[in-house]
Amino acid sequence: MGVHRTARDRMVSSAAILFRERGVEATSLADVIEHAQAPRGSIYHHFPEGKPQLVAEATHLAGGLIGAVISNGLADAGPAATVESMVGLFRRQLIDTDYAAGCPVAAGALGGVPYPAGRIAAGEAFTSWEATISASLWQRGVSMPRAQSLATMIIAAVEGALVLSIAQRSTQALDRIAGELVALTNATISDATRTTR
Amino acid sequence: MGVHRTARDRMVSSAAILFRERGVEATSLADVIEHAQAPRGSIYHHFPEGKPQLVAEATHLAGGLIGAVISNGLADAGPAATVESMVGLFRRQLIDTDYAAGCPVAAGALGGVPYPAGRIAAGEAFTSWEATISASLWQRGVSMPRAQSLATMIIAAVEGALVLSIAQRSTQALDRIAGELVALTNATISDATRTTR
Amino acid sequence: MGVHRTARDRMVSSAAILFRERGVEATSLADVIEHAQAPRGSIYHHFPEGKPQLVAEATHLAGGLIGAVISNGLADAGPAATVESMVGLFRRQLIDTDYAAGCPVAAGALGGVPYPAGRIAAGEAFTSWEATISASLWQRGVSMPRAQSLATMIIAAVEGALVLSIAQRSTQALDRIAGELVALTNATISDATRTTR
Amino acid sequence: MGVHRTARDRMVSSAAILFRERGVEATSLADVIEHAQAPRGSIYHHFPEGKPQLVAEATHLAGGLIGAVISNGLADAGPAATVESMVGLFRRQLIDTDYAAGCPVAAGALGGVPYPAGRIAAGEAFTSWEATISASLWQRGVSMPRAQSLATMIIAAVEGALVLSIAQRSTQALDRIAGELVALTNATISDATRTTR
DNA sequence: ACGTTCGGGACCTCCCGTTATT
DNA sequence: AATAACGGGAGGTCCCGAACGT
Repeated sequence: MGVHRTARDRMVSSAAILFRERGVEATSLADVIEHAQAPRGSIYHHFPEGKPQLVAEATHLAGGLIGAVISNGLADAGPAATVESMVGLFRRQLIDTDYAAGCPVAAGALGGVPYPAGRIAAGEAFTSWEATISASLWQRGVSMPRAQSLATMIIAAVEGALVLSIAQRSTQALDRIAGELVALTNATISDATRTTR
Repeated sequence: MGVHRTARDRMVSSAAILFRERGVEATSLADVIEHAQAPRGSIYHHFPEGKPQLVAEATHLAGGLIGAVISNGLADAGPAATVESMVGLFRRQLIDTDYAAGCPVAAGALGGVPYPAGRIAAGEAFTSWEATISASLWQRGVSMPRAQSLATMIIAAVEGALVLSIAQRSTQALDRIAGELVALTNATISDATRTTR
Repeated sequence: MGVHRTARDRMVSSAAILFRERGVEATSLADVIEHAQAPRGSIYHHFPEGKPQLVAEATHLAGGLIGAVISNGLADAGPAATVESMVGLFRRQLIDTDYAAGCPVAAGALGGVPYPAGRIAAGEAFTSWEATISASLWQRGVSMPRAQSLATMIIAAVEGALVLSIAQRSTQALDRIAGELVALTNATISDATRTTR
Repeated sequence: MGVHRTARDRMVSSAAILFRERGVEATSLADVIEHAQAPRGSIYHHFPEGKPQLVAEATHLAGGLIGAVISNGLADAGPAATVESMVGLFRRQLIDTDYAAGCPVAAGALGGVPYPAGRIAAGEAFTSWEATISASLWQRGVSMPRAQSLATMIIAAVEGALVLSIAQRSTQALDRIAGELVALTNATISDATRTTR
């Protein structure tokens, strides 16, 4: 971690950054090399399966990083605050990149036929996030089916709002769904608490 | 309309179909030509600005078609049924294409730097859908701010669920958010009605 | 002539203008059409042999126009003044086009294999200019061999200086050879006059 | 040097050869590749800026080679003989290529808007030749202004005569300006010598 | 005489993966 | 572990000429 990361690690990180801004297809290995300040000659030493492997690893890395944000948010401040944490993360990225950066995991999911491993890694990340969030909701008294449904809703709404925000060059969509999700989450939890009692 | 459409129209339709399955970058003009059974030499004649123009027009077309589904659904059966109508549309597309086809408008939004007109067309489509849905909710007694917020939520959740469904090769996400959205929409309307009364 | 020229004539003129600035290969028929404000559909009505015919006619036209400048100059003011007249013509074109416009006849000559008629038209123009100038020199007492040699020298130096001026983005070369040619021409004539007497 | 030159060097040489025969625009990179027997995939590796870079380097190379002929001629046999040396060089090229090959540096100068680096390289070559020739003339007693003017005259006349020779499919123009230039050069030198004494 | 569309091809750019070579 | 070069391919652009209709 930090400054002294290996060239391989820098390439995976750079790939994730570029994928979320341009998409997988529009990002060339040369772009990644340049962004990572990595040597050209050892791409296929580090990634024997080439670009598909890089896509998979970058998607997996991004899935883990965002998953950590979710886990930490849930542990520290509960589901509603976690929604605001996720939205805040993507909100900042949007503004910092002039509405170019979406979700790197979604980018991995949309790479299409040449990159099945990227799609799988994205699916695993989404499933993992869902499981984490639904577990937290369940711990707060929400029934498992409702918890799973709401967890999916949260992730889907955030991912979709990112697309809308990019298209509209505005964080309005992200802000609106944040409000909706927070209200919905709080209502579901308090409703569950009331019912259980 | 129908079989005797012009080559130009067929190209725009084919582009939208291919974009939603592969994304803009992964779809070549040759792919579009072949799918549309259109002549090679007329691309530049019909689309002087090249692929960017085709992306913009395909996105605009798709935005209008889906917008029509929304409008018709709202006029015929109300907001909750419209959500199910949208979800059913994308659900069928997912299954018919073995979980390849996402939303063509989202594809236009994610084309990136080379296709700003596609992004703009996508933004306009999303904004138009939002306006249509929020107007319908408002007519049913929902306050304008709440209506707008819920409309954005509906669109974002559907768009995001499409990404999740593709990644997970399952309609589960789409089905879950459908249930959530229908419940949320009905609750919001009935709540508004009760309040107004 | 003037404003009400036919579309065909405008195309030939536009071709000559564009050829001298960009060369034959770099000028497309679409460029000519646009510059001439001519209709697209009748190119092959007016020029059945296509671009080669247009190149030949444009070169022939330009050869005649410049030939007229030479003839008039010789008739009105003699060989040395004609040199200055030619140089002045090209000098102004260079400055007006920011050192882009060379000699349209040279452009026709350098069109290469696909445009043999252009090369022939250029050769005829150069031969015609040589004949005109050498005749004028001979009338002033210069022997025919010397007159022909000097005439060729004048044309070659002007054509070559145009290339140098374009490359160096400066009229210096053109100005220098003007001085040299005027001195050489005057010396040759006065020498011939002295000798003859 | 010789047979074992690198593929990159062969490409630059081939480009110069083809440019002087067909012009820059009419020479495709495929033509250069084929003529140089060079690998297709390395173009972008060797010339990151693409064809413009190749044009610039080919023009620079040709400018240096011809400049060496001039330098050697001046050192070995004086200005008048150098003129005959230059003319002999181009004369042979004309005949060997059936009046197709002009000056590669002129070709670089006439590449037009897409190849500004070629134009610049051509300008530098011409300027260098002028400086070399004028220095030699000055060493033989010719005043600097006259030396510069005559040097420009020599280069311009040779370049222009090449255009005429190609157009007329005859070395006549080249032969005539050779005679004129030799006489003019010798007269200028002997005149300067007489004056100085 | 002219607008529109077709039909095929060529060009430059650029990319991915491999292969000596060190 | 990294460099430089290779090797083939594809993509978007753009052009010329022809074929329709009017």
